[in-house]
Amino acid sequence: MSLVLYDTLRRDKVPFSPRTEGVAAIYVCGPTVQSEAHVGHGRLGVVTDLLRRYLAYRGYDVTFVQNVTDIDDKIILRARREQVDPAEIATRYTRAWNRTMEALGILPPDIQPFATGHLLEMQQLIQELIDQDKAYAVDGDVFFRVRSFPDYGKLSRRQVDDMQQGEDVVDADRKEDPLDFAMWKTAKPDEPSWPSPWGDGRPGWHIECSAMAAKHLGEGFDIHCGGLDLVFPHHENEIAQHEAAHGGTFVRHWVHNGMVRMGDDKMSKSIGNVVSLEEAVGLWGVGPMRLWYLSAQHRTPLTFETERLRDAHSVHQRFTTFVRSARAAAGETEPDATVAQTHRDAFIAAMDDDLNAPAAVAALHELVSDGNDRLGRASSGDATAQAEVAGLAALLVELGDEVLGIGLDAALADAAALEQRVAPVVQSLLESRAKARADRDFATADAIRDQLTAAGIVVEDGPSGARWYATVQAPPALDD
RNA sequence: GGCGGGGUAGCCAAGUGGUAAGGCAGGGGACUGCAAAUCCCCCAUUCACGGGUUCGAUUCCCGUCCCCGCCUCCA
Repeated sequence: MSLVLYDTLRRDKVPFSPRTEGVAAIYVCGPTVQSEAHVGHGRLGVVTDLLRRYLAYRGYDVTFVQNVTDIDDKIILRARREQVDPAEIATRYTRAWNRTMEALGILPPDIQPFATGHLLEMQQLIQELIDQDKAYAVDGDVFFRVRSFPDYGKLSRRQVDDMQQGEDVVDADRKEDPLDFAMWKTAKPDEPSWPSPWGDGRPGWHIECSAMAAKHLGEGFDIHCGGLDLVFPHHENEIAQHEAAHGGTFVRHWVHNGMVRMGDDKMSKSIGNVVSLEEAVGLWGVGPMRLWYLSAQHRTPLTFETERLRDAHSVHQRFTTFVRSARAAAGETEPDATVAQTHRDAFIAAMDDDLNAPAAVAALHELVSDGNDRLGRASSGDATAQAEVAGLAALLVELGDEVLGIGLDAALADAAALEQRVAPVVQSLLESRAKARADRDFATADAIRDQLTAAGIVVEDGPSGARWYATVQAPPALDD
């Protein structure tokens, strides 16, 4: 059994076959740092993080590169509006991006290259294309000659001849062909620019990824990720630039994530229906947010709505509740992984199939059901059940945290810290409550319990007295 | 118009040529003083619609309808 990935270029699931056995080199198209990340960006983050974590879990030596586009029209525009330097905008939102991704539990890239740090590499690539007559300079602009690259359109399955739009072609007067796209743009007044053989200017968008990916990962690296909306023209152009210049294969596998929707529309800055990712994570918590992202296969659309986040919150609650109960019931018993093995197999089978996260989460649900079933016996001291329950809980945390990144252990640790702080108060309240219950004064007992519940403390009465704990996530805001 | 993805129970969502995972919500029961947590049971004879291939299709093919994405910046 091994990993199969859907490859956009081949339009099919194909076995993951890295350039070098056991090594995975991944490049992800990162943000244009012009504003804060929204929930749609988070999906890219979680999907690529999942891919990366899973490959690492399966023993691959992973190198993960995600670029930052720090020079672009929109950055310049924003800078102008705020009357600051474009670099300041770029720095501000790069920091914001990194902070938000960290909050979402996304592992930082091994390398985070910046476009403005790779001007030479880009210019070199452009020059090679000019030398090969596959690009041409006009008044300080340099365009890629699309019809010089016979494979153009292979990623997005477009026929060059079907593509003439005619209408809103930028720089139509200077292009040989409306399809040609800019790799270098001549400097305009009051815009950042860099010297080049074709005059001062700045790079086009597509060239940076071709140049930076090849620089940091080399020829024919393993996986290139990005949003489905980048397939054309961005990724198509990346391929054209690289392969026209060097021949060979730019990338072995193309993995694209589907869009996040708000109602029936794509969540997008240009539509203006974006939800701040940082706020969403703050409101729902990492675990529930990620479980929501993982509730649909990564290529299908996913709708952002309260109901779905609430579902994810319930799932997270169920997982942490099981781990807590299992640990309490098992005590120091050595875990037995035998029972857990079948669930691990199911999880891996699901993930091996193009990262089928919904099926993988389903496997964890079955693990939890299996564990809950043994909880009673474990609590009564059945050593076999205790060992099995401990094994199941350990596996749940291993897969949930290491691979899915849903922060089970961290959530429990947060709760434990809170519990420690409030323990004296809670204990004394529970003693009063126990007295009240002994006197069958249930009104008082229930009032105390309600008070604790309101404070986020769950009280559960059992045969051996009351057990209590802090809820692991802030309760989600209910807007109904 | 071109290219691509999709239409599965109240909702979300897997999946397979042989008669539908999982979750959420809901109903019933056990446990509880009542709860909570947990357990047991129930909850799509049916997979947009119409044809076709097949012993048999939700799964393959053709057509129709609807939704979404890309074709301009976009994760």
